[in-house]
Amino acid sequence: MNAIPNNKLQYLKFLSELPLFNDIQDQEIELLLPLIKVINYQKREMFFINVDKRPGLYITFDGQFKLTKVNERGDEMIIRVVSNGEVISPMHFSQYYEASAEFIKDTTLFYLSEYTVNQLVKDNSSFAKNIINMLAENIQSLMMAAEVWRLKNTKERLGWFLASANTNNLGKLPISKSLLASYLGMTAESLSRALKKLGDEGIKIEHKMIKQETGKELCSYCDRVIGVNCNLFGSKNCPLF
Amino acid sequence: MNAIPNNKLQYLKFLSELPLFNDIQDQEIELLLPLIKVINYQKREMFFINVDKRPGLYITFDGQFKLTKVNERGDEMIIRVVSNGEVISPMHFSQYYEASAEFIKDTTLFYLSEYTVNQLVKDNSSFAKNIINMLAENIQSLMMAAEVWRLKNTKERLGWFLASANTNNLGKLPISKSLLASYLGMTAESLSRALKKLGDEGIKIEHKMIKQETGKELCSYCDRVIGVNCNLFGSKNCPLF
DNA sequence: TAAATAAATTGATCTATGTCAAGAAATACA
DNA sequence: TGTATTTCTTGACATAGATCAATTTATTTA
Repeated sequence: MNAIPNNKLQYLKFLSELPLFNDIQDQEIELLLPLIKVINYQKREMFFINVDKRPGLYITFDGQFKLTKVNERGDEMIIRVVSNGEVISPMHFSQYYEASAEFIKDTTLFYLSEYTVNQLVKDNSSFAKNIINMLAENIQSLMMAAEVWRLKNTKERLGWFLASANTNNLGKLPISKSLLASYLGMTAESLSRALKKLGDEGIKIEHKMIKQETGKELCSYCDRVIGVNCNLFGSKNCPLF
Repeated sequence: MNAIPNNKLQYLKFLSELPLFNDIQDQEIELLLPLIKVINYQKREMFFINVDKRPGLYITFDGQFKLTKVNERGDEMIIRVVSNGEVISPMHFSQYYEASAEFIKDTTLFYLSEYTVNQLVKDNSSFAKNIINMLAENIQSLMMAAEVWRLKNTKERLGWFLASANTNNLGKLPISKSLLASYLGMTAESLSRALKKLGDEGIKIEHKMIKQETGKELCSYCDRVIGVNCNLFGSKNCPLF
């Protein structure tokens, strides 16, 4: 848990390619480096986010973790799975909101204090814009998640996720099935059954890779928000148009 | 649908008291007035938010509407109920996200174009900060909503909402029961049954007012996020501490 | 590479909440 | 002020998905 040491160049390159530092000069990022703390976590480790804990902004340099809420009964809800290059900013949560982060892989986080972030927002309108975009994306994905949970049944939820992972993650399932089940708000058993139904439609998962018989079966589970990165998007072969 | 006319003073006062214009001089707001469009909608009217529609920012001067998503089967999900003084900014949604607004009361909205908002963010760091706060609050309430939908049963969901309305809206139910049911992701029948169970615990709704037998029954459905405005919050009588 | 551990599947059963239908209460309207 | 319309409540029943238990398959670890 110490300030950035000598891997300077590597870190600089990583940061400069993040959407969070869009339109921000390398020199400026370099000035920031001494203010960034590097924190390492091991798989299965967890920490609580609450009033007392550092309420700043975390950038995932490497690894993966899940942000969760647990109720009195012990039921767990996954709010978000955060991977390489993604940002989470507890400083923008309510002061009294409690959540926990559990690490799925060994993970390295960069930490920026609330004060640092606020100064940047104040002094640099590009950074302010980037923060706004980051929050807007959060809102978008929370709205999508709400929709998926509320309006889709288990098969549709899984199909939707696979359609999204297929275009945005090159057909590779980014998380395990049981974590996915939990993320989609169903049990592992239900996911298994949903997957069998999708199998009948020509959609399969083999060795963590998503396979389609003709390559278009997942289109019926796609929507315009998750589909923007699909190479069919907007073309005459895209059923969404 | 025309630029702000002569009710200048009234509008100015309204705007200057909004969190969105925190730390912004009245003079500056005044310069903004000509850029604001006033739009009136009638109860039951609706409009779709999508790529083609004005993707700016709306301020609710007066009235109430619900932001909803509908799936192919016609099931409706209420994303948010927006009331007096509240802001919604479709410009921060994904370009392809489709939602609809349906007006619950006759409503007057102020509209700021995306360009105007972006200029303000660029030129005025206080405004940028206010936009960030607004988005952060959105994220917070979406996370809370997800939690309520996913981890609470019908009785707990209703109890949670009543606890919140009780402290934040002075015990007055801000919406009808059937709209509330829909907002809480349950049917009107389920809400009715949940309310009966709460009745056994001393929690009732009479003439749209929330009543508790001893005045503390709802505490067991409260949490620290919705409870911040409660006058017991943090005191020795507050069960959350 | 085998043993140990964890993850995924399958079947049987349970349950919370949805659906449908009828009636009561509240609200709007004339 | 009474009638019409909408909203709310109640009961009977249906169902998606949860839970529980037993294997099977995959992944670690020694």
